[in-house]
Amino acid sequence: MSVQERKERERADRERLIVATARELAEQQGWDAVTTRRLAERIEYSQPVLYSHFRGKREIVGAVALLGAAEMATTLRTASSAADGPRARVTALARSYLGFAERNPAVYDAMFRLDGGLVFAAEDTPEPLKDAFAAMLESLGEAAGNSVHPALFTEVFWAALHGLATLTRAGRLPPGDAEKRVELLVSRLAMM
Amino acid sequence: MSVQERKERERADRERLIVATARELAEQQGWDAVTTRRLAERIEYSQPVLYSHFRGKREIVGAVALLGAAEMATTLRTASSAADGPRARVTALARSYLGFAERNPAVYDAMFRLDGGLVFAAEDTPEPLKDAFAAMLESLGEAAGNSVHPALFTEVFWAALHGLATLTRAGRLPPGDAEKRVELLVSRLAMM
DNA sequence: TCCTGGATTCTAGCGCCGCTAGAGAACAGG
DNA sequence: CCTGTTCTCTAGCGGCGCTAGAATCCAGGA
Repeated sequence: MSVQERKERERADRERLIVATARELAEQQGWDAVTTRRLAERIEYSQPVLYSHFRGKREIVGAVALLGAAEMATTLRTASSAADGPRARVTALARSYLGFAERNPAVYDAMFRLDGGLVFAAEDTPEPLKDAFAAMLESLGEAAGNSVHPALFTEVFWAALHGLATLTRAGRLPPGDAEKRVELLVSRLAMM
Repeated sequence: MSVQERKERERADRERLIVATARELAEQQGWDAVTTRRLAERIEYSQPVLYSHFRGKREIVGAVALLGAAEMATTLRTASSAADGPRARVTALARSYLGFAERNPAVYDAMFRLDGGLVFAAEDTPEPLKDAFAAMLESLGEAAGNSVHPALFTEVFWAALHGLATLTRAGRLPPGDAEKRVELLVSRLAMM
């Protein structure tokens, strides 16, 4: 049944197109501008086609989040693998995390600020999300110190980075001292 | 002109009613449920009345945020003033901050997650926001350590608390170890 | 080559949203 | 009791997420 295979392939292509277009539109004009009508127009299909791929807008956000998580994981691993020593790895991870958030604000929002209907911190958490956390843990675990569980340390470090990323971008923190804040965070939290 | 005074008083009362009702509705059913129609119905006026007090929904969110900031400032000051010594004050501040965020999620969102059209970290930042930051600085400044500016330290500590608050509530962090995370954060960040 | 039946896609529309123009009611001051 | 202003409401605009049912397409068989 080569016909059916082709149809499935085309369907998968179109699904990727939807997700990529949603991401693109969100990065260009923010998630508020990602409406089902505009999205449908951009992919040159009618609105109901979206609903044959996803249950609703929320699931599209979730799909962008999964894509972003995979991308973030490789970004973090690339950055920390280029650093020498535990301390440098922690700094590299922090910088590349914040850099990713700054360069891809819409994807970051899809992952951590919006509701994409994804399950976090549980057994049935999707693989890309688990892997992004694992990527952080790989670099941070060795800086947890003796009496602290690496996962707990990673959670706290991650939360601090997340706070810096969101507050900075929302204009809640003065934009100038970003690098100083990273240095302070790393020097105090990391034990080595 | 007693008549005019009465009218101004009644207008101010109604404005407070709008803000309180918006807050109440948001805490009960989330900000998505706070629509201008529902809000108008609850205060027993028609929709356009809202627009004679506020430019739009965003400004109503901003008003709730200001109210919440003042409340948070007194909450934080009360908690830290009951603690003995710098270290205990930092712990008390962290716990009361997270407690406030947990007890008043909608107000917290209005302050730090939603766009209420408020200016942060600038000269024309509204007084309640400045004061809430000042309340944090009062307890945290003495734990900054020698070579770190108290304001910078407060920013980083605040960002970490904000990350913990938002990630926990969004289900991004396992709910069980919240207290352990606070302890780790305080013990590593605070210098004394 | 032409049917045909199922899969696919579209048009049209539902109830809701934030917001506003203009009609109408209310009321203070003469 | 008028009257002019000030306030409030009704009604409606365009856009939202989402969906029922009509229209179209097309693979597979006659």
